[in-house]
Amino acid sequence: MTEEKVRLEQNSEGAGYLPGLAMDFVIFGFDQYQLKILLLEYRNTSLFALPGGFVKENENMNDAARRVLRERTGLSDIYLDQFYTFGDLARYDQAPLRTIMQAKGMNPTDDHWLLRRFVSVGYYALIDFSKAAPTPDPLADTCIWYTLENLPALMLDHNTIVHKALQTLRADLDRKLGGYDSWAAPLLPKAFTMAELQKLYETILGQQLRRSGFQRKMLSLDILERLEKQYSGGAHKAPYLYQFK
Amino acid sequence: MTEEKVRLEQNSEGAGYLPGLAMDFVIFGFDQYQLKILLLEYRNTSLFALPGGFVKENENMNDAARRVLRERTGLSDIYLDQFYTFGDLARYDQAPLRTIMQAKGMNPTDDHWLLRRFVSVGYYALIDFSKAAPTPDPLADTCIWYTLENLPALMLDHNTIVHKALQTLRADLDRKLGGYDSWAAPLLPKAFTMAELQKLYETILGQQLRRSGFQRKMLSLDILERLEKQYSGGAHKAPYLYQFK
DNA sequence: TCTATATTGTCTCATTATGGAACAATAATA
DNA sequence: TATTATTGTTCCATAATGAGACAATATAGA
Repeated sequence: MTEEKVRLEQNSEGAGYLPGLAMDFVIFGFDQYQLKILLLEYRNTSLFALPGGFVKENENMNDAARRVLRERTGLSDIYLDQFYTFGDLARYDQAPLRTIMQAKGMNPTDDHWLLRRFVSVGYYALIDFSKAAPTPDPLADTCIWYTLENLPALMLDHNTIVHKALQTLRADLDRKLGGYDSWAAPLLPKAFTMAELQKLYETILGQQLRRSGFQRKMLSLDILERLEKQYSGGAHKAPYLYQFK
Repeated sequence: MTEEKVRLEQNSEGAGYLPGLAMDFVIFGFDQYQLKILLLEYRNTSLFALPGGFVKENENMNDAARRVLRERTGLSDIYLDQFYTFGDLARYDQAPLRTIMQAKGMNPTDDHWLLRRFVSVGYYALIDFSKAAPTPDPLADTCIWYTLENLPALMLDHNTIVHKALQTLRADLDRKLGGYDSWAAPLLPKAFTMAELQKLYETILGQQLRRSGFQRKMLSLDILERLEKQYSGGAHKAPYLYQFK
């Protein structure tokens, strides 16, 4: 048992954290033309969960979210959006977390703070798949990428949380087309082709887009800078590379 | 001091409620061609606040929201949307609530649960101005409508909450045009003219819309039913009345 | 009674956006 | 050197939108 785990078991009152309040993270990355998210896995339990965390007593909640995200991914300056807060009673199920803690050799009392009812604030993040260093938290064994279309059953209401995050991301995609420059930047290499950008949109939206229309719209938004150098590698005309302005 | 207030003072641990978690409500109504929201006023303190509430230990958070809304307005079956959760440390300011409690003749200890740090979940609601029966909570003296453009300074971060609620409502207006039938129903009389509907949109969006285009779009959405009878009262051609399908 | 007035419902036309396809250009491959 | 796949661009038909014109008409006032 690591020192951190000992600290967790002994800190049965959750001292230092706001009680009853958790955060859950849907951390999106883009790799091999697929959307992936980070999941925690608990060995010997066949349980999976979203990365999560708690808010310290002297900490802004949104700062706490950035802190936890840094702990799980090693990354700062991340696109992060708070999308919904989950407060159903059905969330209150001691069984899975008790299983996890027991698999770790811990033996929590019934009123251990981790086993109490939590309301959880959902955040979604867009991060650079290649730069992330996924790191499990003290209770988890691994923190690894899972393809979105192929998720395992998750603890509690975490599948619902993922669903709502994706819904929000899709809606934001439309609205942020106009305003934001570069929400997509962390999901793509620094220089990318129009086809790659289109594939990203198609993957997030879950539907095909028309090539000529996509190119026309993207160029008209005036958020892309066309680079001199060109990609090469395919048996066809070389596409331009772009980066966000 | 009412019985309820006594209960509040004695319940210095907030027994029965989830600790540290509050809800704040931006309750919109439409009257005299103006958007209005409900505010609580605390006599002898010149303090104003959004209606708020807490979640019971055995209650879904969204159910709690509907309960509180019913307590403040007398209404059920209300359009209600959870839009953001506010968790900054700057929210944690004992001064205003202490002032309020003292003005009520209460003398809370420093660690009274109402004086602790709260994270607050923001909801906005759209309700029928004419049917609402605004009712203050046990600590407030009045609960009354204020025109949105003319709000007083509010407690803590409540002005920010109002701002964000309006932002969300405006964004939802566009997206829900397509999907929803009748989010606007509670803000209008059962039968209304196209001009009234347009004025509602203009008031929420804070900008003028073109008359012919508005009519064209609304009719094309196929959400309105044109009634036989016509409005009369103005020195001009009588407009049709509509209701939501 | 008759005219003036304000507002309505609809139509028109120019402009802009979108869907869907065609076309020449071209880097690697065979 | 010809082939192939994919690119950047153009084209045109269709749809959506902006801005205004116009007749219709319920009341007010002459």
